[in-house]
Amino acid sequence: MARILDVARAAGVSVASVSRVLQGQAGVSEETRKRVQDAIEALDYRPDLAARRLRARRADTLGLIVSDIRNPFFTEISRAVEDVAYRNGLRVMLCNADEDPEKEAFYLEMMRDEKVSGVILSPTLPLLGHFKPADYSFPIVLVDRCERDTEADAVVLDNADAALRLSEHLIAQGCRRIAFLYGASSATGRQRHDGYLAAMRAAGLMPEVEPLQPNVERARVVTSTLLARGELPDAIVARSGLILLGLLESVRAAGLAVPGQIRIAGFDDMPWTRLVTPAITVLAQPTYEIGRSAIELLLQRIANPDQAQRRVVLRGELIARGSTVAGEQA
Amino acid sequence: MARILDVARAAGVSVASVSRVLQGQAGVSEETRKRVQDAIEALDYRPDLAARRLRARRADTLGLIVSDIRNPFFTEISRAVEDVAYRNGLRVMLCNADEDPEKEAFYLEMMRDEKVSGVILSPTLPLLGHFKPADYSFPIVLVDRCERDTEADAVVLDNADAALRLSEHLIAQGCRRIAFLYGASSATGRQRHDGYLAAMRAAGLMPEVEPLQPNVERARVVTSTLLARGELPDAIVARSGLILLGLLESVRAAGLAVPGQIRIAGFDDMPWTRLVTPAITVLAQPTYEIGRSAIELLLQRIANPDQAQRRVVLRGELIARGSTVAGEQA
DNA sequence: GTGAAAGCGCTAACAT
DNA sequence: ATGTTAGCGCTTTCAC
Repeated sequence: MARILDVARAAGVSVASVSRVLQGQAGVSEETRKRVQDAIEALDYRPDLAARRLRARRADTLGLIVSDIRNPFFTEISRAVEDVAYRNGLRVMLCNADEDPEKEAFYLEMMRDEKVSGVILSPTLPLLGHFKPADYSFPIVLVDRCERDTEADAVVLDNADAALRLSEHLIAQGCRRIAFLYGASSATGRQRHDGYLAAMRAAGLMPEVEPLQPNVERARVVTSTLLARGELPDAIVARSGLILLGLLESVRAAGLAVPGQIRIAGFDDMPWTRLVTPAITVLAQPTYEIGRSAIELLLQRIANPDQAQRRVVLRGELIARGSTVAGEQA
Repeated sequence: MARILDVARAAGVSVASVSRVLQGQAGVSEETRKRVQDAIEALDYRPDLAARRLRARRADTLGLIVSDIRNPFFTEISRAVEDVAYRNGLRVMLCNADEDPEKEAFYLEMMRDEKVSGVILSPTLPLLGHFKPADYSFPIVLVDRCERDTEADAVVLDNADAALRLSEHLIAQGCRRIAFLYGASSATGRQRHDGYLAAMRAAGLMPEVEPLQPNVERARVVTSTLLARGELPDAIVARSGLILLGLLESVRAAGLAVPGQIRIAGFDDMPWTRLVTPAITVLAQPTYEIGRSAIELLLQRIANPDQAQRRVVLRGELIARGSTVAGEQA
């Protein structure tokens, strides 16, 4: 591989001039610039990123640590982040923590070692519990998960409000016994749980909650157990798209009619929720915008490390469909 | 940040000894090793990756360039790759080329600049057309897309066979007019197209193909046009999960009964294909295994650059469901 | 078993 | 406008 010295020699100038041309700096004659550019072309020269980083002490790279890459919610966020990063000429390292605090810690250390300019993170609950931006050598923006009192930049859905509205919708449809399936292992799950509780209490109804690990398999098992346990609830709400999937699979397996025998609703407007019969009522999240806001927040924070803490709270959209509305057919 | 020199001073040894301990090399007394390790601990020292890479001239990092991160097929592959890489202590840079040759070229250059140890790539058609591993400074393993005569390590489905079996299934169900929706912009699409043609010819039937861009929106548009064009075909086959989604959406919008008025089938056993009514017949790909094979191939190639070219061809599984079988209900 | 020192490729301060 | 050179943090001869 050609080095900067080779280019300098080929162009008959010093390495300093080459470096200046590379950085697009002023103070180089048009003549020299041309010669250097020709030499770069001729030698197919590319700057060594490792050397550049060693010198500059930063990597011009962003980190993105998602909790589950198989969840379309996070892939959509990834795409948004990547779009904006690409347009800004930034690299992004996408990592999948798989809801595992150990993997998460590993990747955060890796980010430090890589000297990334900043990180977007959807933290596991244990980490969020004691999360402090000051513990890290790089700026961090939280996405999807954040406690009210977490002192960090963050982009989140108004989870309590979203769950409240979804629950109220069910109550308005005449449901009394409404079960709520939520991942106790994430802040988001708990906040949605709180919104659900608020709606139930306001209506004078008894909450019925089922905590679980936030993946399809667990959702299936927990739902099956619930359905087998005597009297059916009027409705079941899933606090994420993945859980909703498991929920529906179990309801189907049990041969129950929706919305006749039981009503169903959940979070995340995944494409298939419109295709099943009946279509599923969901609380849609503005996923792409969550990702876009997150990277914009991060870039601002990087440009201005001392700016005040920011939180972007996005509102979800209730999409009522046949799975909760008696008369309606999808 | 503590440097290796700080550690050396704190331990009262030279940087060379610290480096030896870091590499786990022999030739260091137990005494010294202990002192160094304590100093590392005390200073919370972490080696600078940029410096290490500059010296070592390699990054111990793998690249993964997928064509569409929103396609669950690729996220599942990503997860497999990441799993294996994590267990081997390797970093992986995941990039989304978004079916765009320009982005793809950008990321391939980036991989070169990063001096990655190797790359897993699902190439766009233009790139695949003239793809030569020798053009790159790092080993490459192709996934999902590869021509018969491409001279590169690759892991692919037996696409022609898969499409053939899927088509034969439809023919066996009595379908005569079978339309095939395929992405002309990928080798995989064309190979599946070939399998479909073979089945149709063998049965003496007229092929009807609809080339399109491989995304949900285009699939929807193309299907709607097709459905509006006079006489309905007996069946429509989608060559990927994403296209299948768009196809079903359009069939629903047109208010057609499946399998009564039209039959439907596609590739990729996505969770929702089991949940819609009727359930959809699919040709399932072993996604996780595709990813795992790819990284294993890559690691072998890195360990042994001169080994013979390898190709792993995986067989898909036909899962017949209600969308193609008259009597059956999902 | 241990240490001194060269040098990976680059940028930037300083000199001309 | 251009060149010289120190040094970023690390690994690795080579000498002891």
